[in-house]
Amino acid sequence: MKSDTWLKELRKQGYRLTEARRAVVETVAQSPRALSPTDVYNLSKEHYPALGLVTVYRTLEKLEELHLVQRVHQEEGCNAYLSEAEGHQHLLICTECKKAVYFEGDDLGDFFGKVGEMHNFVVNDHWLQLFGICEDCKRIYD
Amino acid sequence: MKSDTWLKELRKQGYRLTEARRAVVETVAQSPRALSPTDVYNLSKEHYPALGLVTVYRTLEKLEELHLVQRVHQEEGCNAYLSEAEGHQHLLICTECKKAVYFEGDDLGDFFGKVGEMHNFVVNDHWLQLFGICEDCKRIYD
DNA sequence: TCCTTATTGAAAACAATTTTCATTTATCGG
DNA sequence: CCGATAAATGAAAATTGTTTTCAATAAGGA
Ligand SMILES: [Mn+2]
Ligand SMILES: [Mn+2]
Ligand SMILES: [Zn+2]
Ligand SMILES: [Zn+2]
Repeated sequence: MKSDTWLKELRKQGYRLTEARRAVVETVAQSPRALSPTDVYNLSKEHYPALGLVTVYRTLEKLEELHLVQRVHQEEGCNAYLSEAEGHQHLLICTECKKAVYFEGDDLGDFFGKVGEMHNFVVNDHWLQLFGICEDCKRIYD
Repeated sequence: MKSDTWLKELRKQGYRLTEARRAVVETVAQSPRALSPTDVYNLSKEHYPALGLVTVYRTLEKLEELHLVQRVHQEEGCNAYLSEAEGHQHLLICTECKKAVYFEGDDLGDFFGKVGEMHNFVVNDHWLQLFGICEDCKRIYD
């Protein structure tokens, strides 16, 4: 289970395992879409009603530092967190249900380097996201 | 001058031309980098000290509606506005001085379509930004 | 020049996030 | 198993960024 790996990693970093953290980790680790702090709060409260929103912020911050989650930027907002993929990947997001899927695409590196050269830049990072409609939503909204 | 074009466009939409608007438009139109509302406020005040921050927000909102500026997302924040390019373009941003340059790259559309297919998504938009170091900053920081 | 009404800036309201702090509790050493 | 200790918690306050409200101002058509 992904949440167990995350908890183990938190422990390895010297952090303590609390009920609050377990609840937050559980929620984020198994979510198919990026969640805002408030989303995480509301969902996690079902497992641990005493949870405070502050703790959600603090836990997300740590998970991000450990590269277990990443922030996702969308039109609707830029403070949603998603389980991070292994290695360098890019996102494909359904604009209806917000489901997020990772894909690789590193054939692009060369092209990006050339674009940089043309403008006398040294390119050392890139940011790529695709938006569309997923299979399930296609079925529903057609 | 780009700011004159923008003012003309505002006028065409029935908006009035005020000193406050002129100052904001001037600032944003000639900036080589994306500016936050506060940036715009501080820079514009030099030309029009009576300016209020509210007016900056309101003017940026209108410029965005008219597609004269676009919001730019970066690690440091997602509320910076930049003069928009003609047609569909992508951004190359210097992480040192924040200078932004547009480039075309629509050879990518096919690839993005294929990625979508592989995941049973219909892809209808994408978001691509490159980050690097521009010529000037390279010179300074090396 | 006058009239109408869009636009303005100050102040208040609101929302999201961070800080502060007294209390609780996870972990460690015995 | 205890405690002891320091990390972690949640409530409340503070801070920050943005929007709304509103009375005063001024742009632009007549
Ligand atoms: Mn890549
Ligand atoms: Mn494109
Ligand atoms: Zn963003
Ligand atoms: Zn969907």
